[in-house]
Order: sequence, then structure tokens, then C-alpha cells
Amino acid sequence: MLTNKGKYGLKAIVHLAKLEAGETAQVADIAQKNNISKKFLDAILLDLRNAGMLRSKKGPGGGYALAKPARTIKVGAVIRALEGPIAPIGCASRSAFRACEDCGEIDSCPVRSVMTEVRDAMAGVVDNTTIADMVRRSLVKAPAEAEYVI
Amino acid sequence: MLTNKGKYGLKAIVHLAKLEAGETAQVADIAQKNNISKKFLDAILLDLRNAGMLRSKKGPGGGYALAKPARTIKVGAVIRALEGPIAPIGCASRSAFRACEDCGEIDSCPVRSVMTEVRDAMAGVVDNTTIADMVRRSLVKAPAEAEYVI
DNA sequence: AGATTAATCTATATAACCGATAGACAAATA
DNA sequence: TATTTGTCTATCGGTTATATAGATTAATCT
Repeated sequence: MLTNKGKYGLKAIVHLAKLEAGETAQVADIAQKNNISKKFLDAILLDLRNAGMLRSKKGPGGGYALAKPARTIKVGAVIRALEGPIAPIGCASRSAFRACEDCGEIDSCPVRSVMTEVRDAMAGVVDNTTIADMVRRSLVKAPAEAEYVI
Repeated sequence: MLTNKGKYGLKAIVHLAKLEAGETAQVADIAQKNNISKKFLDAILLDLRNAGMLRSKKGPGGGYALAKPARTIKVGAVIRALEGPIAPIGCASRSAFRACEDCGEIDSCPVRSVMTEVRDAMAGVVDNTTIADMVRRSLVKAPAEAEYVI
């Protein structure tokens, strides 16, 4: 599940990816342009900075910018930095495995088996999509029909 | 994300799928054999019954049983009945679409675009796996290597 | 140096949700 | 009618999500 934290983080990093080279954006500006609480965004950008995806500069004319090219930042990395493992259940995680306390035979657990497939399917998307891809998508309208089977 | 509710529900329904034809199992027994709180399981089985997947019989010798063949019950249906939509975010759901209040142009939202792909990947697994598949998996040990990249 | 700007840190608050429990009630069977 | 077992209502502690407030630090400009 993607929480607001993850959603805001992705929006902010896409915002930063659209800046000119060398340019920075201030938290207040990113927040206002994307309808995000400034204080909440403070904490989010700090997490992304500590994860090495952003760099920051204090003082007048300061702000945030990407620390590396957008095409090298995976969507999955952003989500994991802000929300932890993407697996639907701990025992299905490959990066942060954790057995259920209440389960017996983990090797033959059918829930774990299915959820591992789900995890791989999710990771297959988010680990093969970059922030550069997201920028590209934000510049074109989504296809009209079919997408809107609601 | 799969909560305990979903996990317990899947375990219980797999348990029921293993019964002989015509046989029923009682909540207390399912709970004990699967390490689940009986009262919590009460509510879970009720949800699954109201969703038409289980039938129940009261009184001595009563209990729960599948309402239809295990091969016709999709994992996705169980999860949706217990936890709601599978999509990681409301605006990416096909069965229960809901726009974000804070978002502007939904058609060009890159978060929604990626998350729709994630949703489809997840649904591709859970809507193509049945309870009968889970029973089958529970009878064989999981493959040893590769699976355990933890 | 002093003023200003903007990120950073610490602390707290509110609300929702998860997981579980208790107990009364209803229905079926013997 | 007594017993068994599912059904319903209500509650409740703990955790997590979602912020908000205020003080602090660092950089820049005048």
C-alpha cells in the first residue's frame, strides 16, 4: 500500500527531476505547488536526502536537488526509503525477510508462496521504473479509453 | 499489504478446502490448528460467508464448509472480501476507483500511472491463483535454493 | 558582523486502523 | 428443553499515519 508519505515523496522527487541542471527548489515551493503540508514534506525530503537521493543547501538561494541522474533513481528505492519493504507480508520479503511468529512449516506455507509471487510482481514494476520514466509520463496525457475501466 | 486478517482468512479457507466432501469444520478447531484467535476468526469467517464463499451450519455437528469448489475461488476474491481493494492507492483501483483529493491533473499523474501498473501486476497473480492452487502448494515443500535469497 | 533565509531537529498531537476480547443472542440438533 | 455452535454488538489497547509547533543550525547577502 502506498501511503501519503510515499505519494508525496514521489511527487516531490519528480518535481525536482524537472528542474534545470544546477537549479534547486525550496521545500515551501514544492509543497505549495503539489498541495503538500510543508512540515510533512520537510521530514520526507530529509529521509530521501539521508537515503542519498537528494542533496540540500541551506541559506538564501538554497533548497533541494537530485543527488544523481533521474534515470538512475528507481521508484522502488524511493518507496523503500520512505515506507520500508514493499512485500505484502514479512515472510515474502527478499530484502527484509521476517518469519511469522504464528506459522509452523514455512516451507510449505501456501500464503507465503502466493505472496512471494505478488512481491516479485510488484518489484518487477517498481524496480524497473525510474524517476525519469515518471517525468516522461507526466508530460503526456494518459491514454483515454481502457484506462478508465473503473 | 496483507494484514493478519487476510492471512488468517486464506489459511482458514485452505483448511476448509482440504476437508472431505460434505464434511464441515468448526471455528474452534480451525482456530486452534492454525494458531488463530477464535473470536477474530469468527469475524473473518463471517465476512467470507457473507461474500458467498462459505456456507455455515449451526448446532451440534455444524461448522463451516466451502460454498463452491476450491478451484473456483480466487485468492484475489478472498483478499478483497477481507481487506478491500488490492490497489496500492485508490486512484489506481479498477474495482473501487477513488481520486485523490489533493491531486490536480489525474490524467497525467505519474504516480497513478506507475501504481496502476503495480495494481495490474498484483491482480495478475492473485486473480489467476485459486484456493485449489494453494492446497496443492501446501502439500509440497517449497523449492530449496533461489527461494531463500533473504 | 548582523540580518535573513531556509534546512534540520525535537517534541507533541490527533485520528484511524489493526488485532483481539467479552458477552448476549439465535438457531439447530438430540 | 438442554446443548452446541454460529451471529451480532460493543469495546479496547496498541500501533501507525499524518501531520503541527517551535527551537536550532547553517549558509548567504548586505
